Amino acid sequence: MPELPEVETMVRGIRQAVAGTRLAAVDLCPCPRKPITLTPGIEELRERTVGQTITAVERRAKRVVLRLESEDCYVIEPRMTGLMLLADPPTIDHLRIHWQLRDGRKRRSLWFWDRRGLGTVRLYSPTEYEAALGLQKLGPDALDMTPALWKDALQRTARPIKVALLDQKLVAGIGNLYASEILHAIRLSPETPANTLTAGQIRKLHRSCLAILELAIQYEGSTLGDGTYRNALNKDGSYQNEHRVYGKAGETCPRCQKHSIERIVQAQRSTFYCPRCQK
DNA sequence: ATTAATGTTCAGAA
DNA sequence: TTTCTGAACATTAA
Repeated sequence: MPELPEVETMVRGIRQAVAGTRLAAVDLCPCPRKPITLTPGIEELRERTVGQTITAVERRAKRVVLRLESEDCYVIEPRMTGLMLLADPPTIDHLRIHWQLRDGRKRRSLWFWDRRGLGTVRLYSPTEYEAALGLQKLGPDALDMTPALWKDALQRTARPIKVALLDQKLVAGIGNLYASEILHAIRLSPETPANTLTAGQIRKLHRSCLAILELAIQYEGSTLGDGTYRNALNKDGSYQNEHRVYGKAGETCPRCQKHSIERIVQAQRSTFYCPRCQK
């Protein structure tokens, strides 16, 4: 479940090896399953990108962007189980795309691996990219938020704060796991209508969101029990060891040591919280 | 052996 | 306009 910290870890993990190299080939992996979403098709993808130098590796919300000298860019969206890898896939079967890179005489491989196959790989021209971004209407990146931006975003909906945090049009990058962790950290009920937060609560949200996401990046993301998420070298992240509530239904709240963590469903997604601490 | 649950995004409906 | 629902998919736990 790559969220902002996991995607940022992917980008940092491949940047050094990938930026400045030339794309020597791009291939679909021999995969028995229905192929992932790839636009345009592999032929056009080759024509437009093989021979190009990759000028930059960036994160946009929960997507990885590879910029090319032609100003076309690959936008890779891992969704549920996608990974960008430099080596050693968790399984051979779920490799999807192979980019062969050339750096002088050195050769490297970059892979997109995706167990469930919900991820997408797209190539955009600058105009197509702008159009796609306009369509998505992404909110500001979670790491770029300020108390004023939070106020603007949260004023726009009466939905529960937990649901609002997942709305990428309000703020981009937060997913199901970090939303629960952030709300527990500021002792705020996930059911609180977003547009009723006080200035003090907004300031806490702002500070905690930054602190948690930045710490999770330092820990290279969260690798859950299913072991799906890995960094670019196929190593586990370690922020899962710092989780206070996510996936911990029935366990004692680490803050109050009294009430147990509860799991509720909001907008068809699990929310974990402590009813005693979070009001 | 079915069935539910997992989390992200988008299309389409309410 | 805003909010909600289902589908895309693979794998595992119940």
